[in-house]
Amino acid sequence: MRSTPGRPIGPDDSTTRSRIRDAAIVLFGRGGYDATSLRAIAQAAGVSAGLVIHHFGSKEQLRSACDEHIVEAVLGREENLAVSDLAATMQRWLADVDSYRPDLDYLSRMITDGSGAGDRLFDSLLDRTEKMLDDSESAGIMTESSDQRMRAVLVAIYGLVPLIFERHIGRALGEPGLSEGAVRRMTIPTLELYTHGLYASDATLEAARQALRTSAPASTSTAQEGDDGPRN
Amino acid sequence: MRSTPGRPIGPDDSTTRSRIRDAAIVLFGRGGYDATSLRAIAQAAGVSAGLVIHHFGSKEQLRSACDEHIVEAVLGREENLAVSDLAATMQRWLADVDSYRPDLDYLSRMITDGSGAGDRLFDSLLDRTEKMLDDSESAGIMTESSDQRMRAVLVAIYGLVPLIFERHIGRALGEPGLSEGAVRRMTIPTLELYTHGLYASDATLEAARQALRTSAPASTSTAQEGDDGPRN
DNA sequence: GTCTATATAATGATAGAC
DNA sequence: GTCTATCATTATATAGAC
Repeated sequence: MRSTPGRPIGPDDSTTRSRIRDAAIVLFGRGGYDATSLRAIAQAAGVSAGLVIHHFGSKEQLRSACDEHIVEAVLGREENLAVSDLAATMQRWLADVDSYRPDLDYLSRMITDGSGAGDRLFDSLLDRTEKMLDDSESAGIMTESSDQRMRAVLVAIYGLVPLIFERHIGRALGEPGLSEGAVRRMTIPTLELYTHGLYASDATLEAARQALRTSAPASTSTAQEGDDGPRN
Repeated sequence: MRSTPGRPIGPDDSTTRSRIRDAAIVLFGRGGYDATSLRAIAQAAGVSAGLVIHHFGSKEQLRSACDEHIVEAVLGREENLAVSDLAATMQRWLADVDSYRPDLDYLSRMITDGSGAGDRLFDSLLDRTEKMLDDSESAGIMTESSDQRMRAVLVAIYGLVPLIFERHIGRALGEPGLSEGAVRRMTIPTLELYTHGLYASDATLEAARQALRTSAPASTSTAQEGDDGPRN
């Protein structure tokens, strides 16, 4: 399956170029960008270091190609935007951690790493989360929040927790990394929290509301006395 | 304030050694371990590159010293273990993001970066979270969960969210990084979620329970059909 | 397209003067 | 304790043969 000259290399893979890129995704995902050398990538792809540069121009451009490829895999291409479902893709990946490990690892790094590609991805996730919450509220499935935007941010992030904290979740459950069983085991406790919360009464919430009202009377931006959040 | 020879260098700082270590914490926190050179650290500390090695032996040992120092700052030393409060420390740091930025950045990387020090820290946080939840349940302040361990894992992680997702939270609120105001703004929505949850009824939770019961009848570890978690 | 050989720069670490 | 000078290694990237 050779690529025709002039025709842009598409998602029909198994070209040498895509083999290099896939090897890079594996190694970048495992060790991070800085800790991974071009030579290691070349070796993993079964080619010379020079060829990597020949195909991508530089290590940084290779990274961009990896970013793009992963973003495309998660968000889908522009054409099928309506069909694609970010959250569904991530659930599918998490449901089969073993086969998608390279993508999950790379994705995890992309989100935490401060790159533009990670930002785009998070913004897209947040956008969809916000819409989903709006719809659910309109339909009466979910309650309203005093700060819908902030709630959307929290829910979007909580959805990323299995991805970002894979290591610690697995460790806490006595497994290496995150297994399918561990992902499943998260379902009920997460839904319990989303359904009944944690607190038996409104006391804590009301106390916090009171504290914030008195410490920051009018303005919403500035503040001084900090008694934040629930004690974990 | 010179250090007496033979006496181990304690928390009484401003020695050259501690100046180097603090510079390393700033730079490692900003750019990560791999992307930060010994020379850059030396320059930031106002010393030569050779002196850094003279004091710490190697870059990796310098990192260990930074890890230890941060762990001590967050957990406290062994002696005052009873007094220290991890969560309280983090709240204090987050309440004054600007002055604690280096520590917060370093801490954030430590948690996500798979190091042993990060593991120790997370385990300690999880341990305290679990105890706190137990106490709260006993006192009737919090409800019980069907999986107390998993719930502790979730609550511990959710408490780390402001730290790890600082960048995205700030961006979502239209600020660069995380401001004091943003941290405060998270309080009420978080408590709302912890008090009333998200869902207006038990329908979603019950449906998930049903689905899990039928797909994995007896065993709790193995499973095949994956319909995980709430759609985000 | 793919390789080998090489240029060039930067890194972590050492040696020894002061 | 602190510096300068230097080594050995590795990195990315280039050049040119096939």
